[in-house]
Amino acid sequence: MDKKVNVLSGDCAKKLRAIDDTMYILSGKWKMPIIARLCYGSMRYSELLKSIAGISGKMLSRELKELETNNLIEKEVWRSESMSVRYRLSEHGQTLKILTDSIADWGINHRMQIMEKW
Amino acid sequence: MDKKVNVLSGDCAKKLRAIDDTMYILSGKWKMPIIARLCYGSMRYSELLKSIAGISGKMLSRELKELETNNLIEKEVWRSESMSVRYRLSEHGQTLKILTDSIADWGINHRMQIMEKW
DNA sequence: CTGAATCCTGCCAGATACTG
DNA sequence: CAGTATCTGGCAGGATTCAG
Repeated sequence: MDKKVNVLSGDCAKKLRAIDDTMYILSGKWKMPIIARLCYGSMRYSELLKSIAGISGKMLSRELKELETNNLIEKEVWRSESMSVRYRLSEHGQTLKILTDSIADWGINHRMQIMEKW
Repeated sequence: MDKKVNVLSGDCAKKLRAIDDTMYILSGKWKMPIIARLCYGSMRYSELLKSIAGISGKMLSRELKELETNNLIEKEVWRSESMSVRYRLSEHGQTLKILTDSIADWGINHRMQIMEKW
């Protein structure tokens, strides 16, 4: 009667899909570094460019655009004599703070584990 | 006296580094899908291969090797008439369960947010 | 300053064949 | 079954230039 339970059925499949969803949104080399910084407040394009070591202008604008498309960040344009654009987490994007905290916590814990070995 | 506080100094830098650490370990297209499955128990190479849509044998073994190098998973080899290898989360790798839960939760929540728009 | 467009390159990863 | 080796095309992403 009871068919052997597949370890990957039921709730599990839902979780796997959810993880795929998240990773799809956050995939790419620079999404997390960008988001992590915006967790602390809005930043200008040039500030992000300076802050994120190694990123190119092309990649920064590409990734920002994707994040904006997914409603995770918002941009605000100021036109004075020289243009200024600020990026910030959207209301929905604020939910990423919890996630980045989890990720950061794991990183800190992992680093401690590594240290103990030496 | 009080220098203007840089939004990206202090604890913040620590968090940014921690996120970089985590993402470095978990970077790559297939790390999370693999880990997510191993959260539910050990699996054979061929089971993972079937379970993860789109992954090639080369990538699977490569990513498994990296995860093993980072002490997140362990492999167990059985030699009967035909070889069998099972992969499981290591003790330290178990800490990834919490992280994957956070990631899955965010994915579920995000999907709901998207739905509401329509 | 904030990008978009173009060109160019390395390496990522798929396909295939082979091994223990 | 559980991988490795080799070969190859495509594309991610860097550098540079142009535009608003």
